[in-house]
Amino acid sequence: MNITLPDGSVLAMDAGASTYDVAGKIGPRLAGAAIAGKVQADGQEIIVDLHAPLPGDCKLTILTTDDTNPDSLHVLRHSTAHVMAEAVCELFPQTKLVYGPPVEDGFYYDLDLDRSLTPDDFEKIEAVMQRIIQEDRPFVRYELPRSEALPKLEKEGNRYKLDNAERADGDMLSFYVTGESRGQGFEDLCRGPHLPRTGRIGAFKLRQVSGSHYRGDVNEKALQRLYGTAFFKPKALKEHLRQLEEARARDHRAIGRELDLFSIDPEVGSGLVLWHPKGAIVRMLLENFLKFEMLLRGYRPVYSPNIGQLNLYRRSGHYPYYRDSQFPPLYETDRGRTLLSLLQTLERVPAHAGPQRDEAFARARQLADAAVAVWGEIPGLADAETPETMITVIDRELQQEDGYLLKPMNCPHHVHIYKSQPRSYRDLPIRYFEFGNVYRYEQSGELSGMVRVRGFTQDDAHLFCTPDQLLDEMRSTIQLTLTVLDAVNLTDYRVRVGLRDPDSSKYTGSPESWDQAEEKIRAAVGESGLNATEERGEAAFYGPKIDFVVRDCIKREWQLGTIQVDYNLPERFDLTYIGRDNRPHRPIMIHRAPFGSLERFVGILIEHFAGAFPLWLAPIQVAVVTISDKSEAYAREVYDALVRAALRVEVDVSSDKIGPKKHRCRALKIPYILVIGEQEAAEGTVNVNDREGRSLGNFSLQKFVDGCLLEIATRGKKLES
RNA sequence: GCCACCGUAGCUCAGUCGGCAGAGCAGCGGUUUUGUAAACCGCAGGUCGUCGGUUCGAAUCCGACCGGUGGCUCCA
Repeated sequence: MNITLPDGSVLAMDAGASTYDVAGKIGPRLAGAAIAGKVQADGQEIIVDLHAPLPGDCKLTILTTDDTNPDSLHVLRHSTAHVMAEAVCELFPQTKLVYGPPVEDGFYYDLDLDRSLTPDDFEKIEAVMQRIIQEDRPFVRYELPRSEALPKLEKEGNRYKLDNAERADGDMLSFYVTGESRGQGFEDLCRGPHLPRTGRIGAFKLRQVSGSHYRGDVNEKALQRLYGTAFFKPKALKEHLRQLEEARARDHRAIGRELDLFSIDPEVGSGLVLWHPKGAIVRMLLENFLKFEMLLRGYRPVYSPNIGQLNLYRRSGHYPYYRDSQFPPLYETDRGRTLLSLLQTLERVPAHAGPQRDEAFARARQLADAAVAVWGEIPGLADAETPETMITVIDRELQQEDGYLLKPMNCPHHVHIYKSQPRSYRDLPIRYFEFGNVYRYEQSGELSGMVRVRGFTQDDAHLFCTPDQLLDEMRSTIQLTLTVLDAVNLTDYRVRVGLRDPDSSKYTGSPESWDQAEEKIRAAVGESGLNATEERGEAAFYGPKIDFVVRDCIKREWQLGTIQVDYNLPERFDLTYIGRDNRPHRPIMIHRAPFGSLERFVGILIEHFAGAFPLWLAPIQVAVVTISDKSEAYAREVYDALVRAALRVEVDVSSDKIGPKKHRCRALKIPYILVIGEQEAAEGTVNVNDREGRSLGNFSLQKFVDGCLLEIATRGKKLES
């Protein structure tokens, strides 16, 4: 058979030769470093065990102990997961293994184990893992036909593995033994591939344990998910741990406190951000920047209230669709409020049968009886025998009640501004923008600093246009988003096109309008030359979207801006414009938010810059610090001059030495620190230092100010000496 | 919402077996008048998240709740 290597050369091998054989033919060093093969044949790409016979003519990439190759790491980590599983089973024999895949930067294994693992157990597990690695046991694959494998698993009494096996493809199921042969050592149902031997695991570390559920189903048994990571070379592991440390040091929650940017106070409410002056100025500057860019592009500002009629959101679909993740409605009547309490009481009734469920349901019934006694019969309530059917009844009843909802989205309000008068095709496109505050009741476990909150401000806008204008509007929206990302130096991004999942019923609107919208999105993305991937099932419920996923300077991904095409809300709200033909037509809406949310965006920027904002965004741009109070008068002169130049300045004339003063300024990430002593006063200069600790020398005051103004105006051009 | 872990001064953290609540930084008052990564002395700062229980005695043990962190699920 002919094996084509990545450089295009072709090796003739005997049938049945393995990746190892190919590597050996190329050179002994390669054979020594090889761990698996990546095979391309018949248009498919699979990774195979090092010693597995190759399928015939194919393209082969030999995977080696290369810490920069994701495929190599994938195999390594998968195997390390097996070693960890074996160690856990050895220490805790009652463990049932569930599922242990490699993930982005490590691996995990889901375990069904009654005793909860703690970080104290990690050392013990790691010690056993280390021993298994030192034993340098082979990973040996064997296969059984389903008819043999299933009874074998059944006998082992592990329902998860049995379930995995039943759902696996193919007639043959594979197992891996960590040992010489079947029956001699730990084994696990596994698709593979694996390292040739445990000794190839160079460095690993258990990182954390957390909860999970079998197949992500919260009704399934709670499992423990034990996370770890592995590398071929200890140095790579060390580097990885250093990066995690770096990420921790950049945590916006810590920096936000240190730099006094924002706080989140439980007395105010979980997930509700208090912007302190220094955080607020960053946000304001970003808002002003975007406002300017939008006004230039024909957007018009609008403002709308923070709440709206429940019926508005019933009509838009937001309320029924996202009811669970909204703050409860403010019903206007006592009846509505009581029924809401009843509904919430019912929702807290445990799903599993038992005395707790019975008791909770009995309490709910009492409340229901009281409601009926006061407000009269509720159709269907008397027949409802389970909490679930009662919820349906009350839910239906509540749909008749009027009330208000904290707005979860701005679009319905903007839609009504559009509807406030008849529109002509000549008016279009209409572009409304608003930094709108929206509220969503995120699950408590989801809240995280500024990046996942319950109240936030969207840099929202809605564009209403004709079908002819759609593509142009999308193009310019994409350009605006790129302008925004460029301005804050988030230039490493990918674009995700979220399409509907045709098998799901969660979407609103006709398949035809979806097809149209998806086609337009594809066209706009295609034209703009963006490097985009399409993902099924990632659309919003009313339309497909383009998401900008940025990578920050330590390679973490964040979803920021979004652009959504919407044929559905115009339909639901019966939006029209009068066309050239003097007949009504349906406009198309674009929802877009380049920042996404100001909270999240600023949170991410804090981490991206590690608190060291570029000059144009820095809460304090310049610090003036004196050597001694002999120079205080000149320092104040300098301060006044900088303030007159509209720079954000602080002055420190305290009696500390210059060392600690500078230290404090640097801790606050102030871009420029001006040291003022008798020499500077005599010369009329300032001694410029940056927050990295570099001294940039002495500048005339005017030259320094000009430099700053230029750097601000260009959003980043550095001061030249 | 679920699972695990955590909650001591404004911040970072110590507090052994259940036996008087601790340090550094920040703050305040003084001394020092200083030339580039933390001068010196002093003072003040606490219902140990909250509530309940066990105990002669609880920061410490137990329970509930609140909050946080990590993950699961979710993310218009």
